[in-house]
Amino acid sequence: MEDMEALPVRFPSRQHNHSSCVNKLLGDAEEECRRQKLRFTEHRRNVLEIIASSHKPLGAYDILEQMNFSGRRQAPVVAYRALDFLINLGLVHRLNSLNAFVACMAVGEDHTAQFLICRQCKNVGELNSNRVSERIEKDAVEAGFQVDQQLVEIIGICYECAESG
Amino acid sequence: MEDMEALPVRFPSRQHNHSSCVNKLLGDAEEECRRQKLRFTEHRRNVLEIIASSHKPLGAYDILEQMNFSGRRQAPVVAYRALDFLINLGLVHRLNSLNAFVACMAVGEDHTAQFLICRQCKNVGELNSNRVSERIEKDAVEAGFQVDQQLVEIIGICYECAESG
DNA sequence: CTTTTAATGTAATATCGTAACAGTTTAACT
DNA sequence: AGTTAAACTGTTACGATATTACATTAAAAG
Repeated sequence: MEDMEALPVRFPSRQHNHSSCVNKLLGDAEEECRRQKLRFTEHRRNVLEIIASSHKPLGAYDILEQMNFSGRRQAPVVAYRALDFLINLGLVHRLNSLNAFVACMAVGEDHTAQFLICRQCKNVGELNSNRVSERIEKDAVEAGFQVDQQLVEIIGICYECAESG
Repeated sequence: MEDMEALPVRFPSRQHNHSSCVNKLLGDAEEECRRQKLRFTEHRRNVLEIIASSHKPLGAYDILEQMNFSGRRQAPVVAYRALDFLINLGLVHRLNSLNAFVACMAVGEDHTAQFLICRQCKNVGELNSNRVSERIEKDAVEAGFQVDQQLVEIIGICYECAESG
């Protein structure tokens, strides 16, 4: 019997409110760092803010350009270090097909994620389908493979772009 | 009702015969190029041979090092051009999480592919599960997304590595 | 208050990939 | 065959992405 519950999906609509996204994510980050006794430093906050302010994936060097920590241009490694931290915390995802980064849209939900990448508007959504992740897990195991990590990136056209031609 | 046919999967066993892989793939390439009236040039043959001789993913510059076309070291663009050609023909796949390339193991079968990447032995297998690709397609569509392309990379431990500890 | 762990600053460099353009080969068509 | 158009090659230069190494500073733990 098929699972009929609603499929969790987040795709940013054109007129959604960015600043509430950013605030939610920063709050989640602070809380998560307190819980795990990790330091939410200026660089990390700065990078998270930058990423959360865009639903379009940003490259590391795009982020770097926007980092205004001390008025000076930072070295690449500064951005990469913050990104590593945020990715380990599950606050940011890396899109391998784009060498780019997006904020997580389902923080703290113990989610699996598949990314929906619109090749027209460049927005990225997050499909959190356990059916997909379980199907992959089952078939890999059946094939004799023990799964540690799944990377699923789906390229196509989002609903709003399809509608507007 | 669940689909019970055998799940197509190719994972290179430790003692399999590479040279027959290579010959099969070169033959497929020649045939495919004849059919589509495309040119199977020296560079393209050379790159395909190099990739097919390894089940470990190779970076573009690894391939470049092995290209001995005229005794001289080739420019990167030469490798990338051949790779683009082979990828478009479906003879080679790109692994986005590794920036690397592997030979296709299911040429001419009109297959979907999910890649099984062993993080111990670094071999890469190909899972051709229509159940996975259909599940992704269905759930994406249900989420209002029109799918053009799927990238699925599964990182873990292969059967042989799991057995040998 | 000292030890040790984590984070930062900085420079250099490694790795991956593409643009641009001139020259050559191949295929297609008189 | 000779001409044209398309595809492929050679070459240089450059752009984009990411990491190593090491000295310094800040924070937490004892």
